[in-house]
Amino acid sequence: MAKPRIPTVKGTRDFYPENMALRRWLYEHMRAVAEAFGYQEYDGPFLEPLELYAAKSGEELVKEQAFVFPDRSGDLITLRPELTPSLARMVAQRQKQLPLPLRWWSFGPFWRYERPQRGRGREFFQWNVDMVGVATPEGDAELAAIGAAFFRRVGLRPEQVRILVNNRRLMDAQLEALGIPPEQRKAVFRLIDRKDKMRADAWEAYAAEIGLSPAQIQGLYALFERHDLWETSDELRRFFAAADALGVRDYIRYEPTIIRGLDYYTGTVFEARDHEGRFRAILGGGRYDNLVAAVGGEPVPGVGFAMGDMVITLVLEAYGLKPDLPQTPAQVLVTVFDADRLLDSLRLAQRLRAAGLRVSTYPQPAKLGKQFKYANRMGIPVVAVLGPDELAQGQVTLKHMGTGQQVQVPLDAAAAQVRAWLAPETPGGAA
RNA sequence: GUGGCCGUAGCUCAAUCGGCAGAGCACCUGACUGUGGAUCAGGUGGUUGGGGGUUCAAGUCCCCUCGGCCACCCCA
Repeated sequence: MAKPRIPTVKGTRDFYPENMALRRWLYEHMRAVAEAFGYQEYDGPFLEPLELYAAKSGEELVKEQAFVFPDRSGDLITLRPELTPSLARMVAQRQKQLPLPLRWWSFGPFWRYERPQRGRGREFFQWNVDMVGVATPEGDAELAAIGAAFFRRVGLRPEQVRILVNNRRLMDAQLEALGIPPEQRKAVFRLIDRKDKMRADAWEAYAAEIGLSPAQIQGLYALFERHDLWETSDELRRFFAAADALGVRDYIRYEPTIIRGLDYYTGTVFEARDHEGRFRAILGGGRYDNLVAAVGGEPVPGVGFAMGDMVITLVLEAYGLKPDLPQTPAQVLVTVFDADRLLDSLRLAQRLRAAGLRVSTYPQPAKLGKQFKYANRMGIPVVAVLGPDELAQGQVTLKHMGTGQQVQVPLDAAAAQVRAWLAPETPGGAA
């Protein structure tokens, strides 16, 4: 039985119907939230020239984390590892004609050549939401509010997930005050980013290694305790006031150690974490004010975030919020009594479909028990039986699998009966 | 790319010192010739991830490889 199988490519996933249902569920919530804020759906190519990323992204990304291959002419093609460069190009190409600010969102596959682990694969789906053409803290807050609105919509409460916020300009000023020169800041940002990922002694050794004095290290520690630091930043005060007005203040917290790894963030940065810190970042984003310029356009400010499908799924699972989705769209299974009555069953199924129901038939004659069992396994709520007795009277027997209730009705009353049974749970069943 | 842990039936796992590969669940059949879930009985199912080595004998020990998980790295 166990034939030699061709395995999936490392780090990729098969989407069986139940997985596909969840992916679609995520997509529908993302769409609903993005559209509630007036964002338009868009997408870029999955294949891009290597140069698109070489132009702006870090060396590491392109050289070690992207799937790159030559096409038949020898040009180097990349499976997109992120969407932002494509967005930047799309904006730059139509910079003069696009109405700013533009608000765009997307959900699609991305690839990174990484070592797969829990919550991280080589092929994953990512929700991207960006606002381009606005450089205000209120714009930043809108993006954070979209993330928060998604959490609220799927049932994640502020005690469970938080969006942690900081601001790079604020941190820059603080580092300045500690006497850390500009050329050292990038390394120090990196150091701060690793604060919670390293043991204290290793972290301090690393800090000393990049040239920080003991006094400066103590200064950083003091900084990390300053959860009120945002009050000294005009940008963040406006950010939090806007978050308050948008009704998501409870999801958002100032966190001085949030800095984000990416070099191109220029102002506010944020990421969402589960409260217990069991999982990696659920979403991450921030303000990038020079992005479009890097692919040849005039500088346009932007702010956005991305959320991968894998971590959010783990988080939903952990909090018991992963939905139980119907296994099958079918509302009715029409059984096949025997070979002579097969066509009668097909006719009934078609009649029910014409009445707007979603109907599948058992594909061949079989013992009724087996067919009922199939309906049970597939989660089909209503079973129709069309045997000699029913056919002789122009009727059909309907059974509701949930309650066990069973009635015999005229053929032309069947659809109404099914609808009456299903009405409370699927009001939109009709076409 | 570096280091560590782990791969046994469809799933979850067991198998003593290296000594006949097992259980539960699932699946199929029957008890039940027009009705699912429950119960009972029986049955199918394995190159122990793959390859090589040591040995009279390997799920077990050694090497390689593939995959999963964890920590680095990174997280666009």
